[in-house]
Amino acid sequence: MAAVTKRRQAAGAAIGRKLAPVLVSPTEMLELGPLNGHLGYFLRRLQIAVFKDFIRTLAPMKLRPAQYSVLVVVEANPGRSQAAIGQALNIERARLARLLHDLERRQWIERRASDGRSHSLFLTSEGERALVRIKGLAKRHEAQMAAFVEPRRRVLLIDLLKDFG
Amino acid sequence: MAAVTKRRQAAGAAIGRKLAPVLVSPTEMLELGPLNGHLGYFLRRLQIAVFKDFIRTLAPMKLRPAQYSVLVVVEANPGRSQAAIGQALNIERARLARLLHDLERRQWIERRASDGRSHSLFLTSEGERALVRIKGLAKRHEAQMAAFVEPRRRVLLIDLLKDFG
DNA sequence: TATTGTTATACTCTATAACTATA
DNA sequence: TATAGTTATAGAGTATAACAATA
Repeated sequence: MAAVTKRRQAAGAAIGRKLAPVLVSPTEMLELGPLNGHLGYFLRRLQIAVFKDFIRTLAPMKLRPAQYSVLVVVEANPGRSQAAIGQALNIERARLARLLHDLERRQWIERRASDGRSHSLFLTSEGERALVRIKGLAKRHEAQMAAFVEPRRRVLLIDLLKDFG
Repeated sequence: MAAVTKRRQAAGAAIGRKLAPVLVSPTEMLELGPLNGHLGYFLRRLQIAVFKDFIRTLAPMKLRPAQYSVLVVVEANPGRSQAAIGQALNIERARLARLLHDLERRQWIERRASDGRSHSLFLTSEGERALVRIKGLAKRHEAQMAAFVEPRRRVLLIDLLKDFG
């Protein structure tokens, strides 16, 4: 991403200052047309880039964003049901069931019968240990993102995004 | 989404002003823990909400965001190759091939052999006609998003997002 | 040899429906 | 009847690899 930004700045500068074309992208930039007015287009591109960095940084623990979100929300809300976790994270119960199966297989999460039909979710002690390392990597990822956006802008951006729900 | 925002504001107001709990969500809000510090988490939620609105609004034309982006970029850059379009939109050539197959089947896009190995892409006249209606719907979608975010904030947001590349 | 487009495979995520067992 | 969890299926999107035709 940084490379792209640099390239654009270089290309922009080249127009005014007649820099050598070395810094300009070799493949001509296409017109995006109406896409330039679409919030969703830029949102999507940035989201993909941020998730890619997350996945790359968390690769040592082989953890995807959705799995990470479930782990930290279970830690912050021990004993809640799958339905509650799913609702908080907008994860379909069908998908959450499979996702939890995987986390249970890795012995990071424990399901205790609470209701006969509902399960209470807890981290195992092994899960707690893993999560320490996981949160360290996640923090590194977030630092990479912060270094990338200017800090104040990042806070502003998170603030704007939170408003949407 | 609007409902969520309202609920939050109501919940926030209730703390200070002791409003009736009627406006507070019936299901207790879970802690998000470290998720609150993650740009990617909020980006993802907003992106999903925006795409959902896009898909719903464009449903009369049965057009997904990726298909829309290809149509408008082909219109803005007639005669370019699949490789060029794919690169501009970050769409894998394998995926773009299937996506174009579908648009060709609907007679909206035409591939003319240019090089022997590469194709030049153009809208058909039927594609042009369809795109008029499609852009109308897309504009409606964008207006819905704009009504939803406060206009200045939306411009600021798009501006921030563009910086990422 | 490298590039363009194509087909095929696998995995993630989303969206349903159908099913069980409980409340 | 409604809810909680499960399984299965289908589609979009992403990531590869392998391949043919061409430069």
